Amino acid sequence: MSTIKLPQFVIIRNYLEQMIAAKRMGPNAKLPSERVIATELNTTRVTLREALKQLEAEGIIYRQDRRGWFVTPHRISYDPTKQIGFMDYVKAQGSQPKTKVIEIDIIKATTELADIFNIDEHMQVFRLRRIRFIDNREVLYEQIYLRADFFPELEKIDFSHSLTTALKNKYGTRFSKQHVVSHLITLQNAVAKALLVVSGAPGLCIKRKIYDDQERVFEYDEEYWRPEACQLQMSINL
Amino acid sequence: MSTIKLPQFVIIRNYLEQMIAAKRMGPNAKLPSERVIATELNTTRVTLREALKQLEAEGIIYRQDRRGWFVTPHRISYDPTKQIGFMDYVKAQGSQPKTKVIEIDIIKATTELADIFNIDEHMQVFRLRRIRFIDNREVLYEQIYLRADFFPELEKIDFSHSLTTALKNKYGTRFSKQHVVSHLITLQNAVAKALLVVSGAPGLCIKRKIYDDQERVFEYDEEYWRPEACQLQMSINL
DNA sequence: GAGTGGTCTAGACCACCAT
DNA sequence: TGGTGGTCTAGACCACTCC
Repeated sequence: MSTIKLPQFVIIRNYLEQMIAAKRMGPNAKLPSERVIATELNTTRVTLREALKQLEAEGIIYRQDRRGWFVTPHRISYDPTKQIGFMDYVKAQGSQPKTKVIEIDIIKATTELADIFNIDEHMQVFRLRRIRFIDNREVLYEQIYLRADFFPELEKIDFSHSLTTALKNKYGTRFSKQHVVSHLITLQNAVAKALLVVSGAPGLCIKRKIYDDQERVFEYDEEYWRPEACQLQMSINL
Repeated sequence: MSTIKLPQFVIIRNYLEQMIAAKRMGPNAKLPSERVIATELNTTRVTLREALKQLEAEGIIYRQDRRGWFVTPHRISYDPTKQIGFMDYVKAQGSQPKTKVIEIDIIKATTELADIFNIDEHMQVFRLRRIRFIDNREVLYEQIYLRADFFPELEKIDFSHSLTTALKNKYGTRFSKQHVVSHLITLQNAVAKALLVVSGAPGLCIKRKIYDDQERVFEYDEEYWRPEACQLQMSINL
């Protein structure tokens, strides 16, 4: 009984949403090709894509670059206040986590890193890049920096498992505090490629500085999430 | 020296970014009309809008529905772990906060609200809706629910100021814990209209449950942010 | 009332994915 | 190699803002 005239792409959006429900398309099910849907709904691809992008922004469907559109599975809750690693909290929420190490190397601190770690620019920093999967879907690209002078022979660790546990057990590192920043960005280049999204797609960036008991930053992380894959959640004592 | 062929809208995006910098367009400066830019850059409006949406997704520019495109001011940092109100943290970051009360009423608890407050469905809940401004720009729409039975004569409070302070002083409420969830959504209908965005534009949703010292939820907030206006930030003791 | 942004059409070409 | 998604053109109409 609404008297407001809806734009066509909104009507199509609503139709697609119902279609997904009606056909009982499960998590990660692939939608028909754009041309097929557009013909079926008697519209053009441009308009259809407007509707698809709408559903994407809402996190109802997601895209894989040049592969098509898929139904989004439930979001994983991520609690930055907890000392629990990716592998554990994904499992705890009934999904299968997986980690793929992309690159391990030691670099000279950039100006930015030197500033973060409060070290000189020529000093060495350990860098780890990996992709994290949930139920075999790439959802998170992370870049971890560690002060190389704090962790000798770090490269011998198995980085496809929990880094936190490894640091505590092998080096006796004491985690005292972390500083977290989170905001919206766009996923670009290597990150976009790793997550199978179009370069420029929206993403969630979470940056963390972790301090030891002497107030020194020993670890700095940059996490890039597919935005529909997670939500932040935390409990705070006031 | 890049051999990768960039899509035209990315080239235009880059050009616009430089233009904004070169013309020294300050915060909230308005870009020329789409037709003017499109003609100038010898492209079509569709392609130009692709570039504009890209810059929008990156938070470099923002949009006001049917008014045009503007340069985004710096982001406000928002720390959900701190008991500091909007008015204070905005001021502390060198900007001018403002609050506009949209609606104050008492409603019967919906199923969802009854569940959150752990009360019966017929019970009354106080509802407050307001828009928050930063430097005279509407950036946040919030919906606050309070248990009506906890706060008699609540309607006499001045809601354009800090609610937290009012609750503590007038009712002696003890804040013990809060539970925060944050994820990406799209802004719709009344919320979109209030924030001057197109219905369906991306937004950040932050939901908070606040507990008293008897583990009862007495306040529940839903905050809808223009995504380019803020970033989450917090320090956590491990 | 002029000009704006929001929406839409009916095509097209290309690079890439799946087969 | 055929079909797909990503990009792009050159128009158009409408509702709304701004003057």
